[in-house]
Amino acid sequence: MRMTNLLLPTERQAPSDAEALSHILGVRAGLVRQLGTGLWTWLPAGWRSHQRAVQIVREELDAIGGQELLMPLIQPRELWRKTGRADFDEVFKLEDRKGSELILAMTHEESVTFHMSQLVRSYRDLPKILYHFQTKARDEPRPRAGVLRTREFIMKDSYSFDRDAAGLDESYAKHVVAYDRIFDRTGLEWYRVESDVGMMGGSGAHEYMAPCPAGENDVALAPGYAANVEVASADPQPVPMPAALAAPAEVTTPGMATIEAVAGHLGVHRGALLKAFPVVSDSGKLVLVVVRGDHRVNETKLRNHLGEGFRPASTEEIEQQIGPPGFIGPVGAQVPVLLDLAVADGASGGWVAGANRPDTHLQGVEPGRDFAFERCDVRAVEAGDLVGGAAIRIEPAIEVGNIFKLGTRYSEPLGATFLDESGSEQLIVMGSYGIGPARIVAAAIEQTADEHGIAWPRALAPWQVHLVVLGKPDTPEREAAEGLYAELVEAGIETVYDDRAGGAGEKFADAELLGCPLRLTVGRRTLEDGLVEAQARRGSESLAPIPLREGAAPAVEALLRELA
RNA sequence: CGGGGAGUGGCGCAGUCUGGUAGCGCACCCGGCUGGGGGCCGGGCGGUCGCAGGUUCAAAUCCUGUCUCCCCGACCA
Repeated sequence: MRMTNLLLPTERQAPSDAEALSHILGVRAGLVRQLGTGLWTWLPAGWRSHQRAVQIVREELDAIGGQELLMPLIQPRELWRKTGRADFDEVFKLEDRKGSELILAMTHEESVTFHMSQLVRSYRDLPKILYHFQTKARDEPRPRAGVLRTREFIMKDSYSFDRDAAGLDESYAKHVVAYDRIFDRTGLEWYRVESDVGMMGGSGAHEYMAPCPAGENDVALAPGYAANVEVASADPQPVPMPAALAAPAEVTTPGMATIEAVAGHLGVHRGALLKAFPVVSDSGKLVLVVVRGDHRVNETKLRNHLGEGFRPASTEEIEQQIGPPGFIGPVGAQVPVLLDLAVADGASGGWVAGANRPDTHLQGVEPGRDFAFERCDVRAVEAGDLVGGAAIRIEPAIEVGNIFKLGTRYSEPLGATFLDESGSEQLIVMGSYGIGPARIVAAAIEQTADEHGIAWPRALAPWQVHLVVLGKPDTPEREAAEGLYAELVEAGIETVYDDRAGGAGEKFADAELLGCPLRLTVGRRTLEDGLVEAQARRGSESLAPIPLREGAAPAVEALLRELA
């Protein structure tokens, strides 16, 4: 591709409102442009990278027997009523000229299940894996960070259809294989992490996470362990228990309504206290959640344990049903107590907890002896907690893919059934599996960029070679560059050719901003010796120059292989 | 939805407080020089100052309303 023909609007300055690196560089390198909040156009260079991600995904899904199809973006709203998702805030609703109610699909479980409910009759029709690349429309509450979270984006979603849970396990395992290969091939740093199955009842889920600063999720990582912090579990760091406060007694703590104040007053570690967090579940039950004073409640884990949503109790509810806010605790509380796993029984020294009376705490508190409780893991893990003896670290990451065992969540309301060998009707067991190519591209930018710009992994680069010519028209440099460009194109090497009239600095800066793996420079300096300079985008050392005389394409191909 | 910020040529910004002919850098166009890291000289094009209404002799500037965009949080199959 000649740059004189290419729409590649590079910018020296970052857009003033951009924050995330992928946003800044995506715009500066001329990959994407914004049309509105969460609405982005992919310009030619960016679209090439996007398509490269798409093609990798396609090849690996085909390899596990997936079949590509295409379902509509616009769908009848009635279909979504059957699954209870028609009224979701995220769903764009619209009407046609006749007033028929339609929606823009935010995903395609409904439509694919609808079809399969008609097309699958027998166990002989199963299993199947279907997938497509299609625009998803979501009325996001807050789009952000360029193409990272948008209101309209292309997603690869695949769906598996099996006769039973064992079949689903197999389809799921196939997707694990395909996804692992996909993300290996992209060249990203990635982790497959355990993830929340949510309230929709799924029996298993993983997310594929690409660590980078702009990530919206946090992952807990340790050797051999990776989990979304929403579900991560780890052994807590030990806390020094105050032996001096082992004897049960009341302590006066006037006005000390915070963990910090009480711990400071008593001269103990915050972790020696019990933090009481009263919540009211959606069904109206008041529960006192108790974690170590230096720990925080993990809302996802708590919600999953409760089996329903919840909200923090109001001040009134706390005062009326437990005690004065700031001084509440499990001892003597007239509500169920949910005690976090990290609070060990009979810890030497005993715990400090609110006494449910003003300006008063209790020391020497021992779970079981002093209060009844239900034990569960509800705390948020923290960096330094141990998994298998190793300390975890917590990193922000982009979710680039997920895999989810749906079960019969959709086949049941949509009546997707089949007849088994005995002629009895069974529900199809489903899985759903997503990948966001745009996020793969954004993650690659985030993970590889340096102070000069993007440094694509080869698999995602819009072009493999960035050919720069230095020299005015009608010079030997131009002539040599034209010849080389023609040869590279002929050899099938994807090349962007900077044939513009600009100066060297400008061209080199743009090449580094765009980030193609290999830069070739035709200039007077080496052309006199019949050579073309080669420079890898990553690393600063110049590569051996390439002789032009005998044809350069094989040498360029060899260089590219080395860069891989 | 709550909090904060911003809308002035393609991009980045000044001007707004204190009303008086809309500016700067980059980019772009023309001519020339230069020709290996965003170079130099000269000459140009380009803006209903987000939109609507109001105040005023006069509004980018003051008032009211409204739209859009960004950031943080809530939210995120």
